[in-house]
Amino acid sequence: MPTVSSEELAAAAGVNSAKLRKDFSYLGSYGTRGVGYDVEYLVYQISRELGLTQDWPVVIVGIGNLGAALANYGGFASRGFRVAALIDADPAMAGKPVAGMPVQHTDDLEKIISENGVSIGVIATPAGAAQQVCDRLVAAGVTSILNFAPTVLSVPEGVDVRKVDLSIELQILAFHEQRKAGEEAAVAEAAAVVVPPVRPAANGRKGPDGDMPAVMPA
Amino acid sequence: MPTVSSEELAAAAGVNSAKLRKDFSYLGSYGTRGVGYDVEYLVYQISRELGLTQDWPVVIVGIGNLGAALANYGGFASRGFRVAALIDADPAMAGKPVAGMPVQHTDDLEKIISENGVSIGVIATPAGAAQQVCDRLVAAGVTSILNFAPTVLSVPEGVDVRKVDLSIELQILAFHEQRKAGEEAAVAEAAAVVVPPVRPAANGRKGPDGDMPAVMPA
DNA sequence: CCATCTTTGTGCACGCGTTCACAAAGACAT
DNA sequence: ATGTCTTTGTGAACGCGTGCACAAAGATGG
Repeated sequence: MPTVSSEELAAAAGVNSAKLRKDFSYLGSYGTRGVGYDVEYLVYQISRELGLTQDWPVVIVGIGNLGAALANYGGFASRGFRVAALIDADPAMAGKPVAGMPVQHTDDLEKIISENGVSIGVIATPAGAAQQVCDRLVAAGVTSILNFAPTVLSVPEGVDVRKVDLSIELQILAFHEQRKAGEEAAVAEAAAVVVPPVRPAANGRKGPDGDMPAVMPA
Repeated sequence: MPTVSSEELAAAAGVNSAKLRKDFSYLGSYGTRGVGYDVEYLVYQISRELGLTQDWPVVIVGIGNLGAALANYGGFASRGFRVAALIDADPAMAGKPVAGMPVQHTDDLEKIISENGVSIGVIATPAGAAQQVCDRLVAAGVTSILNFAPTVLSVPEGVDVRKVDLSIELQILAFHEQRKAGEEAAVAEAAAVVVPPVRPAANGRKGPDGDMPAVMPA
């Protein structure tokens, strides 16, 4: 029986082995002392806990460049997601195949949702249409929404929304890029600009966005 | 002079006002007691600290659906980013306009980077090409990379990489979706499956991914 | 069957971020 | 000027996650 110890896994993942064991303990206790974890069973347990063993039908609304990119994205199928339908408001798009699947018109949104038992919707429309699409998805029974449109969606209680802002990641990179340049320049320029002293920075977070400010202007 | 108090901002952002003041204090101290913060100056200070006042030329490599979507994305310009060039390995793409800008061939990658002083690169290629593109970007002087390809890139010390996995957000939604369904079903099914008891969950994090496990299978 | 060795599961302590609470500071009215 | 009122800036306490360290558990060999 192939097994792994928490020590091996921790080393591979770059985390503390005690934390890893503690996390696993939340899933129940099924490691064997003196041996480790049964790999196959472990994978199954985690997969089940994460919902990877289920089939999640999703709809993608707004088949522009981004919507098409998402439809073609291979990573979904391997994680238990199935693109049930592609929906767009443009009548010219209707019937046109994208990622081997015909685009359907927004008029049929409610029907598509209910017939496929869809509970997760992806919004890749322009900002202006997002809230309206969101409202219709929710009304039709969708309870989780992944929003790529640059708008904050308002939804009723019980509906989860996650917003993906493609520029935020760039923002974070630029922030660090600036600091790289800043440290060299600070000496050379003899502090031409009044820069606040280096922050405490002795926080515990190890991630690359360790000390990004939490608030930024619109 | 238009001003805002930390209390107003905190309420609007949904955070604690003391934390907000403490964060601002790291940028230096420029609020006025009894009045609040000068809005215009505050915006400028934060913008400068985040690098929004600078112009960041970026290149996008891999002009498929996703690359095109990024090139057309409006949010970049308003955050100080300027798409300096679109690069693709397909000779058939060369010269073809995307987002009002001609696609250039990978052969000229190094020249484009150096001539435009690019320090941030976006990789939107298939997984197979990502590492190779990454190596060339780094060799040409890029020190920050935003990776949309489903691969872990290895880079030398001093280069920042951020990976965006479009399916991870879906994963998180599905995880919560499962728990929603689980809580109803748990009663009905009389615990047909051995499910661990509800976690402590009394952690400080308020975000929707409050208690996602940190480790997941490939 | 006992001794030893490995690895899990977890109580406990440490450290860091968050929040509270208040003194200091400035505005504004009298 | 002086007092009052508002809001900042920050020291101190709290709470939570993380990591240490070890007892318990099971495997393995003699």
